[in-house]
Amino acid sequence: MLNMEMESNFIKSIIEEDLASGKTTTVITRFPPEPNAYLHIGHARAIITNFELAKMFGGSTNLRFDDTNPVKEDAMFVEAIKEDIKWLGYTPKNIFFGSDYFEETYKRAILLINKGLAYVDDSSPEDVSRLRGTLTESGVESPNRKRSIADNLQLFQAMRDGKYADSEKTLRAKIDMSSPNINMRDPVIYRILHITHHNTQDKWCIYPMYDFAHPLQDAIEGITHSLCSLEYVDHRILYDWFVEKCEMPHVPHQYEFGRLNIPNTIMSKRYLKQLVDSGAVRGYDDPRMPTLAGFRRLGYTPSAIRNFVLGTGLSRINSTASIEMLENSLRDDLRLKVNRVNAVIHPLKVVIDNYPKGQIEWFDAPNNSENEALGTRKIAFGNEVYIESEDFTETTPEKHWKRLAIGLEVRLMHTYFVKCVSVVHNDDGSLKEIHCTYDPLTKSGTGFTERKPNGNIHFVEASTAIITSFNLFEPLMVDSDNDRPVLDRLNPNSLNVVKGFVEPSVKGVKIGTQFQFIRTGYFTVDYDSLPEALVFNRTVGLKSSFK
RNA sequence: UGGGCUAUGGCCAAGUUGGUUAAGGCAUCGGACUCUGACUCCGAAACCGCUAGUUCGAAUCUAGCUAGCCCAGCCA
Repeated sequence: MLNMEMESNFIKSIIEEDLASGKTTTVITRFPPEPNAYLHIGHARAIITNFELAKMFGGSTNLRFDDTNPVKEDAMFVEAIKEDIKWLGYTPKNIFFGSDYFEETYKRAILLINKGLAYVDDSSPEDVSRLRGTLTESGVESPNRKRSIADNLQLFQAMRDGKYADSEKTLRAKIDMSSPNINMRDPVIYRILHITHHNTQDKWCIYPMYDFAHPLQDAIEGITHSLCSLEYVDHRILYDWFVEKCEMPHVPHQYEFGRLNIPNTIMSKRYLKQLVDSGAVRGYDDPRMPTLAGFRRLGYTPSAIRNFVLGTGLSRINSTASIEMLENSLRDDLRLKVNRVNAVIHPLKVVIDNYPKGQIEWFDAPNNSENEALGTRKIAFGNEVYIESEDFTETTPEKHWKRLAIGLEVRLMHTYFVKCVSVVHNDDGSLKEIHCTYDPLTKSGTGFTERKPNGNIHFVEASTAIITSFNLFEPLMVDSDNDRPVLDRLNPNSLNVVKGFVEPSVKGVKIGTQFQFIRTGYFTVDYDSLPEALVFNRTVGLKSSFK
């Protein structure tokens, strides 16, 4: 599963045809995030698709920060994005910025003016909007549309020279105000923004719009297949128009695919920011966040995410893949890789009456019963142990109950059979502890087969156990009703911190280390964990057919 | 009569020069196995949006229809 490959999909087919027909000889893709937010699981599809496709055909992929709007962008996001991509396991051939091409873009705009295909417009934003028309009515041409080339040249230079205030003028492409495709109704291609850019500082006060800049950037970099999401389908004709009219020597082509969503998961930058700013979560890397940083902290691995994305395929449909698919991908990835140890999340004390008080017996246990290479470790057994409280029931169990109850006998994994003989309650009636007897003949490894236990449960010996915190998560949001404010949809139980025990073998684990806690799930050591105060995040539970 | 995109089991998704029983994964339900009710292994489900055509034969071709999504930022 580690080397899952990209399945057949329409873009792969297009590339194969392009290569076969000689339309292109190489495959160069790019991932072009705007540095204004953290990357989330939805971006993973774009990243993985671009890199995998190029790699598959011996090509390369650039990381290009699409930073043409300085009001929203910040250098701190540049670093976070680089880190996420690196974490996913991809290395861009080049790292570029849209702002690297401002000079070139400017020259192409002048070329457009010289060809009579762009003009400086004095219309206010309101006028531009009003004259654009509606979905069913065509637009009206701006009075400035017939300005002379000389005037346009002079005015555009003045715009660049800072002679005008924001919004006083724009440069527009002269295309077709009556086009049914609103993107073609003389789109603004340059606007004035007197604001410091994270890269170019105050060198520029005019900035190209996405529709103009993007195709040029792709052409400059020699991108062969420019992949984007479905909402840009209507922009493709504009994309092609700019590449042609700007006389770009290389002609890139745009292809669109659907976004990948997960039910009940917020992917909007704005909402993600709200969650962080409101303090609903601890930050962009909160384990409950759908950001790559959040998934990383939760304990997701790059290959789990990669296999999930590849497993969902690719199509021209905005799809919503179930969270189970992602979870399965993680379990699948970790199954043979990590140690399986004992941890008790909700402890119930068990006293073994016929075992010598204070005596500790050590047993060898495999670190991973399906992967011998991971070796063995010692686990302790003694007079007092903890078991999961849900592994014991006071009420008469049904026939399929495979755990402990009064009168029933189970195996404490890797040690002895233990039989419950009595229970002790607290004053308030709650369960305090249970008493059992063990049978020395049933010692693990002796080949005892006289009788079968009523199940095998995990446990931790009390005197050697390490007390630890477990972060148990539930979905951050309670529903997907996008009409309700995000903060009203928060799940009050999204984080549940409980204290329990882990076996002594995990002593000294480093942050990020992953385990399967037998019968409870996959856990990862949280960033907040300290040697003397371990904190584990439950990355994902184990599947269970127990009803 | 604005334009564009899409429609395959609960969720993804192969399959489109028309041709035996429409891949696969996730989920679900049975069963086997098990010193994790895990894993593994068996077994189970499709009016291919609808309707009507073309054809010996259609998820694949034609026509009409329906539903969903996107577009009127000097955002990307």
